[in-house]
Amino acid sequence: MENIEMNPFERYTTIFKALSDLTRLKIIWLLLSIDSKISVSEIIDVLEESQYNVSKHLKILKNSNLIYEKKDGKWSFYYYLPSDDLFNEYIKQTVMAIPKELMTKEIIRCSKRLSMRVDDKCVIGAASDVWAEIKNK
Amino acid sequence: MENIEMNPFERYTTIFKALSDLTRLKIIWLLLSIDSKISVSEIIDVLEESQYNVSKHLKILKNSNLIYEKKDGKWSFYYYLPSDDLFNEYIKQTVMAIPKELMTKEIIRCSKRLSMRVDDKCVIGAASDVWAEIKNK
DNA sequence: TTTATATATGCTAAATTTAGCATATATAAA
DNA sequence: TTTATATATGCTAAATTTAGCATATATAAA
Repeated sequence: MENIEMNPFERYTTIFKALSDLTRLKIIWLLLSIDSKISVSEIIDVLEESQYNVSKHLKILKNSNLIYEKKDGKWSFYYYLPSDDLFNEYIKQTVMAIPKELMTKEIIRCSKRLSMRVDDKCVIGAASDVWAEIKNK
Repeated sequence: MENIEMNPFERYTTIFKALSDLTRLKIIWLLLSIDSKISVSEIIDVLEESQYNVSKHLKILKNSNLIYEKKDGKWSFYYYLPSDDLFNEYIKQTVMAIPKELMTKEIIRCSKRLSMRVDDKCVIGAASDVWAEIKNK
């Protein structure tokens, strides 16, 4: 359904378009930086974006084939997977060339948020107020 | 005027957005592939796009700071210039990873069109019908 | 000077994208 | 089974992008 691409160039413009939005670029940057899968709730808390926005942008990124999704019960985890495609690897390299300093706040929040996992599993949803207590400490 | 960027991330999203259009991606691919400046007329003939479209897309690419413009009389030449910025260089590498096969037609047309220069200067405009005679030979 | 030519740009309508809301869906917990 | 929770998605209005047209601008040629 999602692979009715008329023009072979579309694969490339679709990827560039996926990266042309601030929220999506931050999401991709995060996924490339951490070494694990991350849940929608965690992304919401790290980026301080609304649930609908995060879900929708994740879908666009997924449709560009840059990231993958894995469901686990009621949770959805998203992650980057190294590709044997040269273009995709260069895209990764390019995104990672964005200075880390621009993501300082998000990096801190992310490590805080991921440290709240129990047995390496996300257990706190975005609706929970446990995070609200802790995030600014 | 063009540098009132609020968010430092905008520089990156602007570049990705510039590359998210088929015509612009082809233009950039061309500029990266050839080693010389190329006139608007030549781009029009190589890509078979309308003059307004080419001019407008060139402006968007120029505003993303990926390419430069140099006027010479009534002609405008556009070109890529290697940058000491890592991100821009990775962008170049990424765009060049797009398979040459997708640009076969354009490559042939481009070399034909550039060979019509006299003393290395573009002398034939897009309105001229000299090119129309030759392009399909 | 007038005319031809190369390029840029203002305007418009159609298409696309976006954020935000409300609500649907799916699963786990009670 | 009912309820709570995590995530996805349909709908809408506002914003943005796009192609296409017409026209403006700038320069060279006549």
